[in-house]
Amino acid sequence: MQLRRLERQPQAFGNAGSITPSEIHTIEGIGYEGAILMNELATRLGVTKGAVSQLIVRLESKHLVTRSSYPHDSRATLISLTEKGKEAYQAHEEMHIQFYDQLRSQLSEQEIEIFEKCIGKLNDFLQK
Amino acid sequence: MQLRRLERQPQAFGNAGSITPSEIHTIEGIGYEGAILMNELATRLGVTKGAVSQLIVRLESKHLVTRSSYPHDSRATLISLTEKGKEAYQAHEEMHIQFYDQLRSQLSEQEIEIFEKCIGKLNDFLQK
DNA sequence: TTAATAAGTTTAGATACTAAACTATAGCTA
DNA sequence: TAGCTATAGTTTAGTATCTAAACTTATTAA
Repeated sequence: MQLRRLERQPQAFGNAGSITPSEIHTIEGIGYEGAILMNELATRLGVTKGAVSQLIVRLESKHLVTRSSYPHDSRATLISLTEKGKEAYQAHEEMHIQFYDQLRSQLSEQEIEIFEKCIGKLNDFLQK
Repeated sequence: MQLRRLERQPQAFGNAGSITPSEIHTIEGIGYEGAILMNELATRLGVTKGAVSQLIVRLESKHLVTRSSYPHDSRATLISLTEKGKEAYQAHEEMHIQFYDQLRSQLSEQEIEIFEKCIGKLNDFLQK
């Protein structure tokens, strides 16, 4: 329920203005350095290529990502982060790290280890 | 990500036909026995009263809940589950129990205990 | 008896998807 | 090499889930 709630609120990441949860997930999926094909990105995010296409249009209009052509196949499109996109990426990463640090300050090494194992099991179930 | 995906797919619960995630959450929020005011339900689900109002319209049209008047205040409406709604509730509970059993079969008592503690901490953070 | 408040409903708009039709390129095959 | 099929990505129409704000009706308090 808490996650559900969290996953709805737009947030500001860095200088990039208000970014929706799906937008930041997409930025996270593209990755800091690399360029990625639409297709791969869709697979990585677990959504259809149509969904990704729409997101990219929006992120492009916000100047967070750019498209470039893929040398070996002129049908394909490579997506990569702009400087502004990278800022958002890093601000988001920073948030993750802080979050993790906070959690770690309240739990022992061993507890974290078990927690991660349990999350892994949970994930296996959810995949089915 | 897995939760995100799971939280989108409609499912069948009992004889109640296809029920969306939000619908089953609402049913869960109403509770098996009691009757609840719109307002309380909205608070319990962590959404606006407008959202609940819309959900209740849909659930009523599917014959899963009924409205009745609140004796002490004629502005207020009590919501409760119909027989069909209760079936869906129980089928969903059953699913939770099975899920929990499966998880328990793969983890020790102690691991579960720590896991629950960590989830609690996580929840505290998310609330902020 | 107004005036302000509270319970629900309605409406318009945003977000986040999917499925399916579509465009354009690639690559095989006869 | 002409033609068929497969693939990459885009577009469109539709659905689900929500919010904010305007609204209706009933309550309460001055």
